[in-house]
Amino acid sequence: MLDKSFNPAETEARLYEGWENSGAFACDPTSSATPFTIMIPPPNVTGSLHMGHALTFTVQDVLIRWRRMQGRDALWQPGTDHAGIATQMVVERLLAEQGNVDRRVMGREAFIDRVWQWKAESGGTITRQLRRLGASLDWPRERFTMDEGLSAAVREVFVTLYRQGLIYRDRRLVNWDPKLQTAISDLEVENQEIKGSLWYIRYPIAGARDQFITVATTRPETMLGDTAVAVHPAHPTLAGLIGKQAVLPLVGRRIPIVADEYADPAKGTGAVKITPAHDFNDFAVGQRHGLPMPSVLDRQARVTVAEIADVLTVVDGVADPSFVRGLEGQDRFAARKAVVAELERIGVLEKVEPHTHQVPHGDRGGVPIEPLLTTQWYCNAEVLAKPAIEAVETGKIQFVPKQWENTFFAWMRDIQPWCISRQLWWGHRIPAWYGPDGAVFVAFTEEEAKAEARAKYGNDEALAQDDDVLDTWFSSGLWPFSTLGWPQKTPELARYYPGDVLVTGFDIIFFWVARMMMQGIHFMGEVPFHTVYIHGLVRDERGQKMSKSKGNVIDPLELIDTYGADALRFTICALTGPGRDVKLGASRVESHRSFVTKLWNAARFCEMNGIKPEPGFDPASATLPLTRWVLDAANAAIAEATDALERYRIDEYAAAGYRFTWNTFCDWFVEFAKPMLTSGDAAAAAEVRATAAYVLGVVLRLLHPAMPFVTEELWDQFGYGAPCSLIRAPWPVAVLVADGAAARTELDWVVRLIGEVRGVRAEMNVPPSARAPILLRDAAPETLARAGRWMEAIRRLARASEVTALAGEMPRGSAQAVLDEATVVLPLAEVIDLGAERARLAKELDKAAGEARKVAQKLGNAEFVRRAPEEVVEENRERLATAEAEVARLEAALARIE
RNA sequence: GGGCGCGUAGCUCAGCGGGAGAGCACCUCCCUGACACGGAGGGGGUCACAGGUUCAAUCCCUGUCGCGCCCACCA
Repeated sequence: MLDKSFNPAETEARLYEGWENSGAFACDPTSSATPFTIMIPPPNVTGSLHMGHALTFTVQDVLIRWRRMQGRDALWQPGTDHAGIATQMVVERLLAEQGNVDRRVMGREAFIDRVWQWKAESGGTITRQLRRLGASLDWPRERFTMDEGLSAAVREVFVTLYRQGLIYRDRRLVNWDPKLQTAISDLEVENQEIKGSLWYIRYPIAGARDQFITVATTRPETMLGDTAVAVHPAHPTLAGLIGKQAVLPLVGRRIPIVADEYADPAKGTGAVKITPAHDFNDFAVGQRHGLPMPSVLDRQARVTVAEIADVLTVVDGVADPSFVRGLEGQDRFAARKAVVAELERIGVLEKVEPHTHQVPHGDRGGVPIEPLLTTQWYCNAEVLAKPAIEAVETGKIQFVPKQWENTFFAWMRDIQPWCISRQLWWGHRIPAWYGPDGAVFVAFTEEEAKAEARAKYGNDEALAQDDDVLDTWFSSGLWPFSTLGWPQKTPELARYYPGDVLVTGFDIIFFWVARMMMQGIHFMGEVPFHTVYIHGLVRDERGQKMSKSKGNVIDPLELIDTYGADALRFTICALTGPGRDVKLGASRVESHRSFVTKLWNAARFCEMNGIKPEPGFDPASATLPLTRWVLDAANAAIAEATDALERYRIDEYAAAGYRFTWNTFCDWFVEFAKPMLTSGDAAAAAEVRATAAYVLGVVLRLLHPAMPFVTEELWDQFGYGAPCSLIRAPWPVAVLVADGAAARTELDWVVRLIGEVRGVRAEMNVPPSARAPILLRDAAPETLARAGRWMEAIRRLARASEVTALAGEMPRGSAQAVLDEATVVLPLAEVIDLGAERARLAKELDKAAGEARKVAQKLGNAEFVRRAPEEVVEENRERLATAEAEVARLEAALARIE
């Protein structure tokens, strides 16, 4: 016996365990079935399930469950990402809270041990939570990006790319995060709009009393490192100064005024100060003009004067070395204040203007980035990007929705060298060793590096391994093949690479998707997946981005606790439109829980009426219009749902399942079935029961990918299969239905008749308790026959006492409605208000006449008839005929009143 | 500055060349033998605005306005 209501909390845990323990999630490398592979975007080990996860993993689980039911050998590869910076920050914060010493005091090895320890204790949170969602991941295959095997893949890739010249060291400006004290890649920089100031500073011209050139800057503190002023060669007033020298205030250095087209005459003052070591553009100018590039900020963005110490000069009223030396060790923002005050004091500050501009910030540390001149490891992304671009151009990889291809192309075609080294401890340590003379030995192991060094030096020299680790995305880019055992040639690698579809949000197209494509193609010779499905972001109900500071974060686990995982999943499915964000709140989940309940209650109805699966039942043997009709409608729903899933329209899939279950199966089929189940016709009742059981089975299978728990529970309790077998039950396919069209016509008529009668009664305020006969005027014999066949159902659903042909004149005080060739007459003399009935009919007539007029006008247009396709013209002729007939019958009905 | 997306019923959205749709909310009626997390009925929209293409435009094109996002050299 089914419980009165569905209990998600109890059911979900039990069923999930049942699936997992029975190996229902496992792929089978020995199977002859076609594989279907989805690689999970590995969540951070530090993570806990948030709404974005709920969205992406629900979509993936729907796809994987659907394909699994279709008989594909489904692999949904689980795992987590070591998430270098994020994890290191979490553990550092934890250590600080526990009163431990700083990691630098603790030492590298001890710190890394602590991170591993932390991972062992807390790293399983996200995978436990994924189980709550119902995600059918192949857990025994779970991988971690710092596993031995995946680390071997990282070394293999690094060494190979190095030997191919695609990884190299370079000294240039990088985005430096002064808070985390590491280099970061361009992608980890986020611009934020900052309300700052623009300071105009006069740089005196050397040897020319009272002459100066004014530069404008948002960062006065970096002027300590200025080594030139640039002016556009064609600048109308300033070009004459080119070739002269300016005296750098405060420092006293003589710096050249150079001609460079980078200086835009329209911006600032037209003259721009050049600080090569602290600005990307200035660096380029510096290179073009062979300028010195002194760094005046250190790795914590504090002033350091070491590199300008020897140029500090006293210039009366303009430069004072002791002031500059006094800045040593000051934070850049404190130094800014001090510099501005000093400039003002010595009288070279021309003016200050408020200035709003975009300032790059580190996405993790949250502080402004400092361009810093350092040596880092780079990957030549340009070379790797070419085949990836080509793969998308030729359609080997397709983005869904397609518009994301533009975004992808725009970035890939202008890709910059990828800085892959990070000054962190948690991550894959770079497999490079340095000899005493600074020579680099890149090798798979230290032993190999030593061997190379021995060959070079002729004796054993002490080697020091590079201190840096690799960008986390370097290893996650290998995910589609490293998780399958590469660089070993495993059967899994041969079978499950390339994957089928990658599901993710647009925010990591560059970070991850593009890198997987580049590295996958380079090392596997084949694209890592054929489809990239990009979904939106989860926002709150009002469309606001969820954030802790706004306090509008919704916890998916709380929603699961309150409404059940199925309700949450179905809500997500229903709301996931292509290229659209998902606006989600508790009320939406609550309203979708009703659907779970509805399904449960429909099943209870079946159970109470002795409906249970009949394995021998052949749908093609159905003889009744009702059973044929519902089987035919199920066919259509299966086709719709399957087609929607093939197009990645999860919302349309959900809607198709919802409509069929609620509006067809519950609203009409069950209602029509009720009288038949208790009528004397045992054969008919048996056929209805068998069909109902069959269709309920279709519904459960159709909805299973979206609502795995409630469907599995019903499947099991009804005995459609062994416990926990729905997950691998075959996806429904259309069955042969004899004369489906005839059944459709018949049921369609009954539904419309009931609808007309209900509508008239409601509008006329006929009390539901009042039962009146339904009289059919001018009805064709076939119509009357139908009415007879469906008498019981019509009586129940339209609250009628009987349905018969109208013999003779219409009873006085009847309400009327037009249905095809017939007029439906409802004799309700006692309750009806004739004035109201007249008004109601007049309104109906107005509508029909309006329609007729509109279509007639269209058909009256000779151009339309001549140029529109024949079938469109024909369709309109039919519409006109129907509308005119309805007008005639409504006019007649109106005339009969009194 | 460049690019992308979106403006359709009170809300969230679907439809994207030939009859304006769904869910929720709202109003009325109903505890009818699965379900009040239910049933029945109903109101509600110059499909942002202005031009253009077409026999026909919510749908295609151009422009305007509004909202959101991404990218870009911090003068």
